Amino acid sequence: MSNAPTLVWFRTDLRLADNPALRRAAERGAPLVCLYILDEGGDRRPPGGASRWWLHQSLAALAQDLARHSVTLHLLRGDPARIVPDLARRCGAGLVVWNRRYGAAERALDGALKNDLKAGGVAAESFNSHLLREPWQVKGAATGQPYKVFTPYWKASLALGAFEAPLPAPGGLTGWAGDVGGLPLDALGLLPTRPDWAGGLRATWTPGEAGARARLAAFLDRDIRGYAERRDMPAESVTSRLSPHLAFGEIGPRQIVQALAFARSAGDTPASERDEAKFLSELGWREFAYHVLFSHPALAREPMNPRFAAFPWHEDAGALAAWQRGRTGYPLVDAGMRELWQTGTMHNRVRMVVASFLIKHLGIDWRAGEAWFWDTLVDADPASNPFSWQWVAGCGADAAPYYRIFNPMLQGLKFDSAGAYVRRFVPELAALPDEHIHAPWQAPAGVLARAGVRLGQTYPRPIVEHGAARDRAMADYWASAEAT
DNA sequence: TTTTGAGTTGTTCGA
DNA sequence: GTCGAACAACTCAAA
Repeated sequence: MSNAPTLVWFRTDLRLADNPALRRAAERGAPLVCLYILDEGGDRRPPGGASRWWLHQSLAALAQDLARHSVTLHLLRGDPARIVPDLARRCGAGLVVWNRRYGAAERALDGALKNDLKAGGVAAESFNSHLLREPWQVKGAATGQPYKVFTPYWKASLALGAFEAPLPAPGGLTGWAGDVGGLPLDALGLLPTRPDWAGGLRATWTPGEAGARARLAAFLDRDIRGYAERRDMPAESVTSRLSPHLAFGEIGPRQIVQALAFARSAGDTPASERDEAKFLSELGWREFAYHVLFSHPALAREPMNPRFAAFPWHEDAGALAAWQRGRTGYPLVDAGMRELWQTGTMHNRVRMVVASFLIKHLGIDWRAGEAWFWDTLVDADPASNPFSWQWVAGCGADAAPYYRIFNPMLQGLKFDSAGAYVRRFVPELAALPDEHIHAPWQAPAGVLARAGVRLGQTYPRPIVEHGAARDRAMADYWASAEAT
């Protein structure tokens, strides 16, 4: 067997366990050249600010984990289409391995690269680390076409049988001794400097494979209790908070499914069967987003429904800025946007509310919101993010037959009835009584005064009136229908 | 091809 | 205040 080194190219799979590419490299036996490339070339979407912060931490963790095996993680920056073949040649690689990505530009690059390498006499192999099923594995029984509705998709995926078991972390790794000319982590410039806005992120998250494992354990041991009932309540901490770990591949969905099954068979999880099925179906939504991305490569740019191609969006920089900063005057919306800014995440229910507000109440193009989330979310995901924005906008894979407009006050009443979430992130309203916490402009003057709230000064008045905004959204919707 | 049943997440109105 | 039906009523997937 050849002792020519194996080049392991890490991308969104920053872990040792359940990593098929790394496993393949380990089994081959030759020394490893492990690398990560900060891709700043071509038409691939660069990571947003919050993702860059996370990436820095995650690379540091991966480098440390590899170092325990005496393997170096080499860091490079530039265009992988040039760097990978170049490096393969310089170190005389006998094999290049990676785990698949599913965005159009990434697929194009990986495909071209594979051809390049093979043309140069270097074998290249790719694997699935990221998904329970490859996007093309699930097809309509009658049509053979990709699905556009979640429920039949998920039923079909489950009907294909048990998901594959995760792979254990490989042992017996050896690093290649030659010089690659990598950069120190700090040289990638991933951390914010002036100002350092990452304090809230540091306080909220533990990036890295070990952090992901700990989060999963805490979720299954404790937080998952009552998941089916309480996952919609933003003040509760029942959600898994695994999404950034999944986005960077610090943990894989197969590991999560297996851990869930183990916890069930050992009887040491507080989850009911309903809780488990509900959580599993959330993983299913992630899968579905990738399934849809694969069949709609322009998901982040073009509405799936052509009816929306010429939608009369409103340009309103002031309203967009108010939304981004959490200054719309609608407490639940503002709480969500501030949670996002402070912590790099936002509760799922609130994501729907703030997205609906931007699109429907302010009439602003969903792509502006998608871009803001891409920049500020630590779990910004090339499939889930555009998929979900299209879902809320009504131009994506949603089976609802009507144009859905969330009422931010009603959503607050239903899912944050005691106002605990609003009070946490909009402290200037904290002293308001529950019955006014979601609509301070409707509170009597005396109540506002006693709570120390001066509308227009300590907290904004609503930037749009709900009823009028709703009417305008409906009018725009019907106008777009006539235009097509 | 045509038909039929069904679809994560809502809101509003009127009894 | 609560409940059920109507609402801007469509599109997908399977038979």
